[in-house]
Formats: sequence, structure tokens, C-alpha cells
Amino acid sequence: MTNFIILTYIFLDTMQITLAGEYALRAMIFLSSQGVGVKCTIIDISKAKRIPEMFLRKIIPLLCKSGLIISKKGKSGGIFLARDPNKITPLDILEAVDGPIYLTKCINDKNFCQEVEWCSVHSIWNEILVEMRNKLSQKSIVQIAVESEKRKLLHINKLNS
Amino acid sequence: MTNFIILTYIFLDTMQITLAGEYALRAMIFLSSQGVGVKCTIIDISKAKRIPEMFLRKIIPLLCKSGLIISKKGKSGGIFLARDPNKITPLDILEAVDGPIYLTKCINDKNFCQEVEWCSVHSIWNEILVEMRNKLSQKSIVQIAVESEKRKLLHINKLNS
DNA sequence: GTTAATATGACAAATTTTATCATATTAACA
DNA sequence: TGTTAATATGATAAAATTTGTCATATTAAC
Repeated sequence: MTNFIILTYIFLDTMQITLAGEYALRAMIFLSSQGVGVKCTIIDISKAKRIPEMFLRKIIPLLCKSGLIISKKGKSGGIFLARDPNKITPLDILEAVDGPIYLTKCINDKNFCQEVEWCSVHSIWNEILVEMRNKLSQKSIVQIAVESEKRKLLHINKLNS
Repeated sequence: MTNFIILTYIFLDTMQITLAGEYALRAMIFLSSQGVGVKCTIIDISKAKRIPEMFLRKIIPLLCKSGLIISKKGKSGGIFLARDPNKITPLDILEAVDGPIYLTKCINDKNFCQEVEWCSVHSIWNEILVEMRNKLSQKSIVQIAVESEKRKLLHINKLNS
């Protein structure tokens, strides 16, 4: 007997960054701020980063499938980073959850636009996409976590002074 | 008696480029390829650019309200460009239809994210947005129409040779 | 007044996103 | 071996957004 597993849940044809993607970013930044190999539960993360728990439970397996985190079932189970977060970028995370990002039907759906070959708007969209993917993969989530922490302290100091 | 007119139709809080936006681009590029002041009907445009007529009828008024085109009702009415298409960019058109573009809830919804002040992901989104708006306003729709036409000819020549 | 065009508002359909729940699975440990 | 505490999965619901249609109103030319 053969089993066909159809993986369509959440991982759809998104043109945009979804909430799920943003939650995943938060979750991963949290994990990397905890340190490599430190195990957390989904509840920990959802509380710390204000992510609806049940929704996070749908997102976590996607991060597992992409090899960004490892999850352990069972008592004393949990979630931890699968690899060096210095080498994980926001792009990795967003694509794990939202699938390949793109911006318009135009550059993604061959049936939608019959002028792909020459239409000059396509080049603009493609350039934007390249630039977007660049920026989303320039910093690791560690850098982001560290920078954010610094700014947070500055911010708090400013409030107190 | 006071009338409150609520303008929410289509013009919503979009994070993405909608189909409506892409159709609007097509329509405007068509108009600019026809020449300034040349009147077209909605049916002309919908046929030429394969846009569902009734949907286009919802989009056209948005382009009017933004002052990109002028529409005339009545017999021998129609649509024509309101200003020099050399000074109209894709950004003008997309924002006329989709409203201000942005990418994530994160940088747009104060309630969604309480870490706006310091979170380093925000800066990335903002940079991407700036870059995106830049690219979408670098070329006029005339330039785009001309470039596309050139490429189209090249493409046809290649097929025939 | 007839005709031919756009405008508007109500609404319907489709799609996508967000969210929840019940159940299954897994592993530690007493 | 059973209990407990964690994640995984699949069904489904709810909400939001986008796409599309229709009937009616408005407008202007002739």
C-alpha cells in the first residue's frame, strides 16, 4: 500500500509575509536568545512572545520540517534550535513558513500574465524580490537579537533619564 | 441632515499587491500606450488587457479619485489620462488602488507588536519598504510601455528567425 | 427622450489566513 | 506497565480579504 501525504496546510502560495511568518520570526529570535541547545516548550515561547499557543502549534512543525529546529515529543520534550543561529536568517524562517516569497501573481502565475517574456513590469518585480531576499538574509537572527537587546536597553535608559 | 460617506471598498489595509493593483497597472500602461488624451472605454481596456470588465469597473473610479485618469459619463464618454504619463509611476497606481503599501503587520499595526521601538526586524522591514517604493517609482509607465514594446519585438523576431 | 457611457452600493463567491479542538503519538519515569 | 507531559496531525471553524457580479443611478450627447 502506498501513502500519499499531501502537505498543503499553511504552506500555500503566499505573495505576502503572513502573521504566521512573523510569529515564526519571533519564536526563532526567542530561541536564539535563549542559547543553542536550550530546550523550550511551545507554551514558554507563546507566553514570552505573545503568540496564540494553538496557532504556534501549527507553525512549529513547519520550522522542524525545514530543519531549523528540532522538536522532541514526550515528557520533558520541547523545542530547540537545530543549527547555529548565527547562520539562520529571517529569510530561512519566512520561507519555512510561508513558502517561497513573491510579490505578485504576475511573476508567479504563468497563466495570469501572458506577457512575462517581455513586460517590463516583471523586471521591476523581480528586482524588488531580489533586493528583498537580500535584505532578509543579510543578518542572522543572533545579530538581530543582539542589536534589539542593545536598542532596548538604550530605550529603557532614555525613559529613566 | 449630514451624510457620512464611508470609503472602505477595495481601499483596505493591504500588505500586498492585489490583483486589483496589477489590473490597474495594466490598464494604465494601456492608456499611456494609446497616447495622452485618447479616450477609451472600460470595455476597450478590459478586452485589450484581459481584465474582467465588471472588476475593472470597480477599479477605474479609484484611479479617478487619485487624479490619474479622468472619466466622462454619458454617450461618447470614457476614460483618459489626467496627466502626463511620463510623470506617472507604478507606485502612484498601486497606491491609488491598494492604499499605502506595506509588508508586515509588524511595521503597520501599533497594537500587534510592542517592540517597535527597538526590535531590529522592524528596521529591516522598513529598509525593504523604502527600497521597494524606490524601485516602483524609478520608471514612468511610458518608459515601461516603451521598453516592453521593444522587448516584445525582439521576442517576436527571435521566434521568427 | 433615447442611447451609451461611467458610478455606486449591495451583495455573493472564492480564497486565504487565523485559530481551535479532539485525537494520536511519543518518551520519560515511577 | 501505566501515568504524565510534551509535540503532531487532521478536521474544521471563524474571520478577513479579495475577487467578482448585478441592479440601479447618474450623466451627457444627440
